[in-house]
Amino acid sequence: MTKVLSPRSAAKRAAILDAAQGCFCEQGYAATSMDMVAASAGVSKATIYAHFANKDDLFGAIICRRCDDQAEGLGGLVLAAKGDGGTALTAIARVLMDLFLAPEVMALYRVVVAESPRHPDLARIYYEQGPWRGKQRVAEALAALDRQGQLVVPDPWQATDLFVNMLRGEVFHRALLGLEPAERPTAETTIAESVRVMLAAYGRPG
Amino acid sequence: MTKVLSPRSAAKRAAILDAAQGCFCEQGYAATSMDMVAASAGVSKATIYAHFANKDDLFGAIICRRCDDQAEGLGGLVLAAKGDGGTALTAIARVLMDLFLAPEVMALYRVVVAESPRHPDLARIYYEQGPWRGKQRVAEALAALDRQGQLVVPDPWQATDLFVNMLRGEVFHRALLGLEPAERPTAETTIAESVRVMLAAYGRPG
DNA sequence: GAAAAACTGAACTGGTTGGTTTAGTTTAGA
DNA sequence: TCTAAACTAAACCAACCAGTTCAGTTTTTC
Repeated sequence: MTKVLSPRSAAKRAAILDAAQGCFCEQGYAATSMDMVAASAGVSKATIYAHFANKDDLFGAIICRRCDDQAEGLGGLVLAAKGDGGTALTAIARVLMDLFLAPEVMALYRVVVAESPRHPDLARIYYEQGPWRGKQRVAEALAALDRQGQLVVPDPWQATDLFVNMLRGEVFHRALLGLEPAERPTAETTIAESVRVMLAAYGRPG
Repeated sequence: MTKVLSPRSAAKRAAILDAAQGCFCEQGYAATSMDMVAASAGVSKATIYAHFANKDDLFGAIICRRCDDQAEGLGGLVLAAKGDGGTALTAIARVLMDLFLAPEVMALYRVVVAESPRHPDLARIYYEQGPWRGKQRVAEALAALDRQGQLVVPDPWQATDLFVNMLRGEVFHRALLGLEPAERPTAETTIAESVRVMLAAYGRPG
């Protein structure tokens, strides 16, 4: 699949991707010029066009790379799901919350959302390889907790949807829009109350 | 406050705002040119600059207008909160879900999210006058249901945060990225399960 | 150490950008 | 009907855009 590149070529390519991701996230897709990317990467513009067909292609490469990275980091989710229901849910919630609030993840998310009308194929790849895959891991964890008798989750996919999005509340939303965090709720209170609600709805009766 | 405008002037101004909102939502902020807005509004470019100082100012005016509109439409929220807990929550959920999935609301949301790093003041206005005010209405409704003994909600603000965001799950997310809706969950199953979870966590004991 | 591949910097297209200005036309209000 | 405000179309500006080309340099590979 992946073409074999000479060391120099690979390094340049990575530098271009890093620089482009930074520019796109800071300035937005349309407002980023290829000259800016070239300058930021310390590379000539001709080199960029030797590696990528055009601006769109470069954008796509950034998203694909991010998805590959993310796939690895998500392994911790299933591992976190140990112990009784409350302990497991809290551990999962912490991993997810850290992911959601990571500045680089959020910055790329902003760009993908913004460009999704013009780049529907990239939006699809991003969603399927990123959020959707992450949610599947969570659903697997909930299903496992159900099998272990820690929780009662007849529809893990639906429960996952609610759980994950409870965590993307006020705290996430303010960060997404760049507002300073509110006093309440905090990430911690959101995690605690989300877990409490989940236990009330999906906990073992009694 | 609002300057008195001659009929023609007011009509032109509205046409410009309509056209600009359409262009910004379709093309994105940076990719929209003032010439496009002028052509789309059927107005000369000079007229745009007679009404708005520059592109940023025009963007700000669009957001302010949207916030004013939204403030009225949100009145239905408190009205919906009647009957027993489940009935009231379901009614609120439906109003919110319709709002979240409205294409024009989502399109503007995409642009505001995308531009928030470059327009932090507009992002703040949008959030405070839009989502935040909406959530306050929901919180008032939950507090009222608590007072009526229909629910037990010691912290209505926190409960609102979870409830509102449970509704912005898979269905909302896919629509935001322009993907076709999944078979499951649907808007209806999301509403039903969100209400069920809310009742489990905040319902009257017994 | 020579051939091949990768990179550079700069110039160059053809087009667009936000914003201004001009000279002339349409409309509103008294 | 007459004046003042609002509008138009078009030209204009300096800057910037994606993408290409090219002669010359550096690095890799065998």
